[in-house]
Amino acid sequence: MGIHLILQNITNYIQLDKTEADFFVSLLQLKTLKKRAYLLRQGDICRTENFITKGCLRVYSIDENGAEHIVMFGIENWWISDLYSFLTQVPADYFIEALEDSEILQITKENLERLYEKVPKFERFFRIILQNAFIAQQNRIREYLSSSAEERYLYFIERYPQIAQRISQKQLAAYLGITPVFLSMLRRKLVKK
Amino acid sequence: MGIHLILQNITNYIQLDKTEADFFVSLLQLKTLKKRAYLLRQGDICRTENFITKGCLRVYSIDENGAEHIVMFGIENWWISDLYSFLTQVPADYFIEALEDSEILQITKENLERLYEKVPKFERFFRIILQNAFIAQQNRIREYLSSSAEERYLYFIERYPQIAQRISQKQLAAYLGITPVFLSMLRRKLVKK
DNA sequence: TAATTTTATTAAACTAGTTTAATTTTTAAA
DNA sequence: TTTAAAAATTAAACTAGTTTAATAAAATTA
Repeated sequence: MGIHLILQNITNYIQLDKTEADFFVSLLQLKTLKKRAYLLRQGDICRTENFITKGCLRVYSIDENGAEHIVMFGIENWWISDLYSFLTQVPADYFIEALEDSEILQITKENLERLYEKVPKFERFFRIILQNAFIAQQNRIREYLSSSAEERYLYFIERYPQIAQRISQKQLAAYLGITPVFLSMLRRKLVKK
Repeated sequence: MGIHLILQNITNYIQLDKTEADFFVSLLQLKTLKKRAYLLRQGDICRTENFITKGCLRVYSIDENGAEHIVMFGIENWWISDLYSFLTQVPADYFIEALEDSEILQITKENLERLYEKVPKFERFFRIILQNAFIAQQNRIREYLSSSAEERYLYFIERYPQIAQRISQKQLAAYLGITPVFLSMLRRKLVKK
């Protein structure tokens, strides 16, 4: 099930023959996470790149005042990690926590290097993953510079309806950069219209 | 002068022998820009990666209301481009404009591919450039989620004093995501203290 | 050097978003 | 199945940041 999903995800970008696909699959490890379990903690080194086959997770940091700020959510068919920590093997800035019981397929940095050597076109695949992460961030910065909280909320539920339905308003507020109280007010105002 | 600067920038990350350095330099083109000239416009395809040897530039977009939002500044010794447009050769989302008379060294996408073939370690160098751009963006998102305009202003002038001195307050406000009026008020308040 | 345009300052009225606190609803645990 | 804990709602007082407009200062251009 999960294997099928990850292969389909990859073949959106690169073509694999049976041998290549089998070799790739042999490098993967399945991990299950209970709700509230951590895949990564701030200060740990992010040793794997992770593909979600089931569940929902969040990537967040905690600031000096103890407030949580969510930089991304991930659901089925998404890749999730602290990309910078993974690429450079420095301690992570972020926590990654399961918001539901989840299942992920993991590939370690070492196995990824072996994969690049044997099947170089995977370099292309992971470069595309990095580029997509980059552009998603760039769009988010632009959104912050140009949109109100209401506009950002409406954009999020339009763009990611399947995530919006699964997460609590508290989590969504921490993603949007507003208080849960204000999000509740926004929603009431929008419903009234 | 400029050649020396770019080689020094690169050898911070990878070692080059004379032949490799010479080949790299042979692929570069010098471009001079008068103040207010554009290196790139929204909708153009970003065909070069650009290293600044003199001057100061800004990368910005214009939203539906006509407001300008600056995503980065660049000065001597920095690389500047619309990285996503360059990598994928799709139309750019951003304008890149000289804020002072400037000089840049350019390498086209085609020449970069030739360089990767002849001197593969440059792949490493440009991957690091992409990673650094990625983390800078990530930090900026976190800053937005967790800091007030005053904190962001103080952080900017501490982190980039050499840029803060060269740009107008109007430009800095468009970077911080506040109005020039409010930036002026902040500064007065801070001076009084 | 004067004239024009752009940038910065100040003030006052306004709006978006926060804080605190009390109450209700939902979820999780025993 | 009840109890406890966490999340969501509401209201009121507050604060950070915007808007508009007038004036001053600085930078460009003729």
